[in-house]
Amino acid sequence: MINFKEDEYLHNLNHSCAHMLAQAVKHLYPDAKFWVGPVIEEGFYYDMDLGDKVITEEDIEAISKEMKKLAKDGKRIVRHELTREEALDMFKDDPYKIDLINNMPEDEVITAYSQGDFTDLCRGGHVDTLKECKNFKLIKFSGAYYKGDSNNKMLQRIYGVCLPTPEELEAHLQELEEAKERDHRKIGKDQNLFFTHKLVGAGLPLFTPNGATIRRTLERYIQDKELEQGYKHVYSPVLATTEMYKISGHWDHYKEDMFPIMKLDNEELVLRPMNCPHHALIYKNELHSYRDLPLRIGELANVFRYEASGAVIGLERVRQILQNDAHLFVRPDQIKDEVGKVIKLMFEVYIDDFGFSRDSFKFRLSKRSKEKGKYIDNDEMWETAESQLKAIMDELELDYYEEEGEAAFYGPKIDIQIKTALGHDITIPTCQLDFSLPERFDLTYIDENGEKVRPVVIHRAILGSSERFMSFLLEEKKGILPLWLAPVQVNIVPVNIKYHDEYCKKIQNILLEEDIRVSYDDSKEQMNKKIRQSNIMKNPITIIIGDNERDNNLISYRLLGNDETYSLSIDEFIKFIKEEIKKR
RNA sequence: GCCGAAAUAGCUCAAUUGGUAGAGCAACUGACUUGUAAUCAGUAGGUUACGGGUUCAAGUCCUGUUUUCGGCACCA
Repeated sequence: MINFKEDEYLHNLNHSCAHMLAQAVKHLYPDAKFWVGPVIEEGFYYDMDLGDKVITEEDIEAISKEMKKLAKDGKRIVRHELTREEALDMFKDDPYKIDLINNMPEDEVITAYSQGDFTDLCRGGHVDTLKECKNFKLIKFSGAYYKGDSNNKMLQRIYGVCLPTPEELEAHLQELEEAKERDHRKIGKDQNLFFTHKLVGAGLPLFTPNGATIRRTLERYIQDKELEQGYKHVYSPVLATTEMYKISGHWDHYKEDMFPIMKLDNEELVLRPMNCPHHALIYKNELHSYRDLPLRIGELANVFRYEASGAVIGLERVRQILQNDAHLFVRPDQIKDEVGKVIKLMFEVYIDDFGFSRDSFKFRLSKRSKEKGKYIDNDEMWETAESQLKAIMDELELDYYEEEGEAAFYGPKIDIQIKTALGHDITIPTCQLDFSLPERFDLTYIDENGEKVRPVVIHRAILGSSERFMSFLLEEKKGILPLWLAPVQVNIVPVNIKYHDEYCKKIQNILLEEDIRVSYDDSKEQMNKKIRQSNIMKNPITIIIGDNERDNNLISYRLLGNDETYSLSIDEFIKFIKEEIKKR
């Protein structure tokens, strides 16, 4: 997928196209006021205030038409340098631009760009004439809060893309269409993996046997992986008292996003939104020596978050989440080593075992912002923690970017960001440093000198959550799962059910006994149709059984996406498939 | 939560300006028995998301709710 921000020409082209959009809007709605129109990875957008007017599909067509006219006319784009006074005067009717100007640093050279009858305050980066902007498409439109703050007025936002040639535009739009084909919600429906039901509620997907098989395989896999790494798994309740979350600090920060309180006789319970306090109490249940650490407490744990109705989407954002969670209780001198191990495990899982490409995800150092009250107030802690994570990532030579305002309230994080089919940037694995939880729950261990000392907690998730990981997996694999994850690994198709039914059943039973996930298509359809169906359902292996196989005790099979047919004895086939499953 | 859009058979979609809800696939029944991506015929399937209203008449217009979709905001 093209990143419009990375290429200088594409950037300028899209930026100019954004101006052209604003110009067209100004022609059609003379009272329009403009906020900003930046280039983004997906193209460009422009935020504007049209008073009470709300953009419709028809408006988009009209604006598009006007833009075509402007592009055909092809005015030159001219740069002007302005003094602050000139700028304030030029945009005196546009409060949003005045706001921008007033917020510019004293020494900034203020510039504006004109094309025909339209001038926009702008830092620059443009093509020469509007003629170059003719291959554009307005993609979507919606409301967007002024300055990204939900307390502010909602402006109208229009998104678009612009490419140098009609062919490139066509190809890009085609690519966007294809992305919809690998949307995990579509794959989930096509392959019957999960669904939601109104009677259950929003954000609460149900997993059908096929989807559940994938999920179970993932969950077993990650637990086994963690056991190899010395994790200890626990079970803890999905309920806890509000008291516990008041102690942990989550109550202050997140009570609005928790399901409401259940009042009992003398307790107030809530569904847990995270597992940290439960695990802290498990740690606290016994005394620890410095020799016991690190202690890695893991759990496949359901947590419940009252996600905003507009945020809920497929398996990507749900209200009951099965986290692949663990809390590592470590000595301060073990932080580096343990975080390193988490990163290593993450690579092992994502690259080696799942075969995702290295550029399907990005490392992000998530730091706090200056926003007051959002983060625990302890500058020294933050500085130590952020610099430690940074040092670790540098030492591991990870390619990462830093972002303010993405930390947890209790500490900074290393987040692994992926892009969904629809272009959402979401976190899957995460590794977080926490000096606060041990403090709040008064966690200690006994050091070499017999003194009580505070451990540090590392929160980490490798798969993130089963739901979100599955959405990533399905999209990244385009619905074609590797053998070890496929819900049906082998599907048996008889040439003629009348003559081959018995042998097919025999094969089915043999494979079942070998713990291979096998299905047998004994419907009354024709062979060709069954093969087609098997391919549509993305079964990795389709076995075809006819006279030849039955009479010679053979298995003939086809691999998904490959027309060739191979024949093996039953034993050879079992050996082959078991090896393939083991390979991951 | 906010701005917008949508909801018709299990799935994908039709249904002129308001005038008897249809098709393909899937399901079921029967026939056919085929060697590598859709055999033929038939049957059944709907309180048009749910509630209220306008109208002689509502899938279609108005309204409330729910869910879904596209963004925004949020994301421990």
